[in-house]
Amino acid sequence: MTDSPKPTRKRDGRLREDLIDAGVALLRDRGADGMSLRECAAIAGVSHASPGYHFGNLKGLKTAIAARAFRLFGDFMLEFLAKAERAPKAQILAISEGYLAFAEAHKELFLFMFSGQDLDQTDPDLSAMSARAYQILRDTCAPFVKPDSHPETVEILVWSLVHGYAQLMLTGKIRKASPGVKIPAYKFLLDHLNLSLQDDPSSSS
Amino acid sequence: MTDSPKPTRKRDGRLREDLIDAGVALLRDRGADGMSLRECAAIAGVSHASPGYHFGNLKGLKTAIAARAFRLFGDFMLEFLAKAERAPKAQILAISEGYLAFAEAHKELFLFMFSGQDLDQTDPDLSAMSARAYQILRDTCAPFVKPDSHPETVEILVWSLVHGYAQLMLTGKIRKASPGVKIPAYKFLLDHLNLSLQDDPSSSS
DNA sequence: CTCCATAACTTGACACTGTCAAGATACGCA
DNA sequence: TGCGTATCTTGACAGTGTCAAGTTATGGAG
Repeated sequence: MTDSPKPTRKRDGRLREDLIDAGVALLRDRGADGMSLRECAAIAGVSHASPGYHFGNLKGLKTAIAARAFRLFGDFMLEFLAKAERAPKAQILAISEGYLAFAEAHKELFLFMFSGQDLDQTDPDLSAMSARAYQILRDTCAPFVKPDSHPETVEILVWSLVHGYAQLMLTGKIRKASPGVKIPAYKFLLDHLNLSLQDDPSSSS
Repeated sequence: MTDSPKPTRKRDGRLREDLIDAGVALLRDRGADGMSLRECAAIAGVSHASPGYHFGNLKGLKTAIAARAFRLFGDFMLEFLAKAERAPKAQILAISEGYLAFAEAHKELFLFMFSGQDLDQTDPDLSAMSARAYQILRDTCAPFVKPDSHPETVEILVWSLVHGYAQLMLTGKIRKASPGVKIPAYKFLLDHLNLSLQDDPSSSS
């Protein structure tokens, strides 16, 4: 009998995930400031101090939410990578599309991740998922890194463009001046980058 | 008819600015979540409900802080523009340097502005300062807009790169993989953009 | 000069929050 | 069976945003 009229201990390890679900739901429809430990507890149907037991404090809950967000974020990029052609430029486009698809499908999570929230950066879950996402970018950019330069060069170039594009799209800072104009596709912008393969002689800079 | 029928008190209109100062100070050394109306009141030496009178609510105070941040932000870009040469590419580099200088000198304000905070977008101060900053970008990008394309193309390209670069620099997401490596100068990245003047024949897409 | 309307600020209250301490409960295991 | 421990609850406290009502001083009308 898992359920009993006196609900104690019934959830085992499931409650932690339920609380994160509740936090994500609150984040979605009330914003990061509308998220509270007590309301997460209420949604999950437990007492007000239960989240504190599992996550330590509010920072812990936010960190857990961010960790889940980074996992999903990486999943999006890997999914688009798998469906794309193996050509290096196609792969760059693929992670970018995964990046933008995630930002559009999970706007609140995306903004939350990169909004300088007060998170516990020492949390193993968060740092693992964050490093995993960055590694996807690094691997995809590798073919474009020239032997005499640092990998960061290409990585910053690609990541900055797609991240800035996503951020400005979501916060609407771009459309303001002329609301009717369509945002040009990201691919169009990507074509303006001087990316060249490591052994491609067309690079002249 | 001295000024207007409004200012009438011992602190005159000065308290409002003092409260914004207090909010900025709290933002600087405790983060956006550590900012509270009551503590701003305490710093300014007034009662706990006084900020509510001037700003309506916490959202109002945050909006006022963001408006001041956008004004300072625009000032930085204009200052760098004035010191630079008039050549279009030099001007692009100038606003980028102003952008990055602001982000570095006022890290908390920069992150606060672009962190999807719950602000009152209908506030005339905020929207005016925000539009002013965007107009600086638009004007500087204008020489690179081809007659058959939308201005947004170039604007997104430049803004995304510099914004993404600044954001990733400040949140430290870039250095993680190799802490010892120096971040390449932004100018180096800018050189990888295929920017060409409207009448420049070297544009081949 | 008096008087007073009103802007600027204070006082007080309420519901809500995070966080901690201490208690209760049930499961795993001996 | 009985106990230890992880899990969850209860209760309390300080701090918060926000509203209503009270207070004060200032500029202007008479």
